[in-house]
Amino acid sequence: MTIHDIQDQAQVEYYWKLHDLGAHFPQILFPYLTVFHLEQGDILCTQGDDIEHLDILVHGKIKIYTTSQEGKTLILCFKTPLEFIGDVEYINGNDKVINTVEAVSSVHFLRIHRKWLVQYGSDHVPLLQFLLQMMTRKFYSSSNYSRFNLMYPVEIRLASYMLSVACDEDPADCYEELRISSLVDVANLIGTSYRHLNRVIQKLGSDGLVKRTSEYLVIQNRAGLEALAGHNIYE
Amino acid sequence: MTIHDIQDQAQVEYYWKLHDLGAHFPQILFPYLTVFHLEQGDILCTQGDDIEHLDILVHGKIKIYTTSQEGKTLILCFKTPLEFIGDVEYINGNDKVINTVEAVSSVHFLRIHRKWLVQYGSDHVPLLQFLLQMMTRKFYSSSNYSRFNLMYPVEIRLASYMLSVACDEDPADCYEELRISSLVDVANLIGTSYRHLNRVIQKLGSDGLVKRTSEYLVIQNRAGLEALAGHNIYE
DNA sequence: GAAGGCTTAGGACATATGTCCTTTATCTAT
DNA sequence: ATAGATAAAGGACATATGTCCTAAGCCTTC
Repeated sequence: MTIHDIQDQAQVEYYWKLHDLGAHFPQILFPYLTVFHLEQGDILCTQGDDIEHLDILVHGKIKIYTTSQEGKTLILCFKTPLEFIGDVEYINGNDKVINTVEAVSSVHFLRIHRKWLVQYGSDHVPLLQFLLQMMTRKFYSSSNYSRFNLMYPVEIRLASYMLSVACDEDPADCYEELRISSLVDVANLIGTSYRHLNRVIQKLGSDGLVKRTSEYLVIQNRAGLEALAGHNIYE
Repeated sequence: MTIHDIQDQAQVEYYWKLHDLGAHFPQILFPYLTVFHLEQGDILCTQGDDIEHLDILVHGKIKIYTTSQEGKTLILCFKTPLEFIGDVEYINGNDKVINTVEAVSSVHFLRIHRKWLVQYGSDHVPLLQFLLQMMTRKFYSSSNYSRFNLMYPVEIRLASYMLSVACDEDPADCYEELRISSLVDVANLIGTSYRHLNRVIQKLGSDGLVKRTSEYLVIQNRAGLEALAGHNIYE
């Protein structure tokens, strides 16, 4: 068990109350929670890593993606609080991470070691119900995502992606495309080639929806993009 | 509550024991279970239907698909026992069926009304744990399915589909393609156009993997198809 | 068994996307 | 600032898939 300082303790409590975790977790687990932060672009865990805790996203936005044998990368989803990371592995009794998780903004997590969950949580009805609800939601969105991806072309997926990474509140976050270091990554993330991404960007550019500067890809016409994306799969 | 006859009672008990349901469900729910059968091609429920029970697939194989606004149909998965139908809706508190469920072979279900689940099951730890495990499995396969569909062409999806509908044991079941009344349906089901399906069938035919007769599409070289499909998404 | 009608297969072309390679822009060290 | 090195953008072509329409097959009904 990690001994954490007063400031951390206060943050744990802040988030515990903010998300009403006391309604779902047994109170006895509270002291075993720690808090940690990631900055935009940081990796929480990588496919294949060993995992032995459950992380709870309590602030910020993350994206989850998978990489194939051939090296292709595919976005699975974006998540905002409240969300669990490692719950699938925990429930399946698997100690390897299935997908890679990366911070899209500055994020905060609460973390708890599996052994405490096993010891104090596996018979706890509210927690089981909560996990079940969260998992059901995950399944439901994964299912929607499948449908969207299989039925719509890259142009629409890109529009959706751009809306996802660009936070409404902070205009600075609109310059997301730089954060992932290069457009090659963006292409992989929405499941297409870099070449094709360029074509689609040109198309969106000539339609006045986005603008490409030397450093950034910027949303020019959010309403237009939203109309194009229709339902936004990535959140 | 349905009063069911002795024969049904015996079947419920048979499946209850076969799948060790007593380990997961509270014993008190046993009398509220009924059994029912569907034949190949029968529809269990259609997207948008009202639902107020949980069905448990205890024998046979089903497929689950969704239909878009534009009328396109998309297979989501095939399922074999043990599997729940209506659990997502039950947990989300939604009374409309999300997807359509159709029997691929002769199938048997156990059925229980939600109200008994709520009354006797919502605090039952083994049942909650079981639902959680099943839901996690669902999420996991849905996730795999997304990946597969986004990364592989129709040819491979078709190979996978044919292997899924053709049951190994009974050669008669290999003539699945007729069951769904026309190839148009098959095309919709794997998320492509009828035209393209024809092309791919021709390709598989000239490769000696399948044979098209006037009435059926028959697997000619199962090993070859399996090699092509690689990992079979549809189950 | 022939005319009309319906269904299914396939041709022709368009569009979406991928691959490879060349050109262009950018960067770094000197 | 300049040469070489590196990365990004775009051209050319190939492949996968969709749309539309025609042709071929097969039912009826008389």
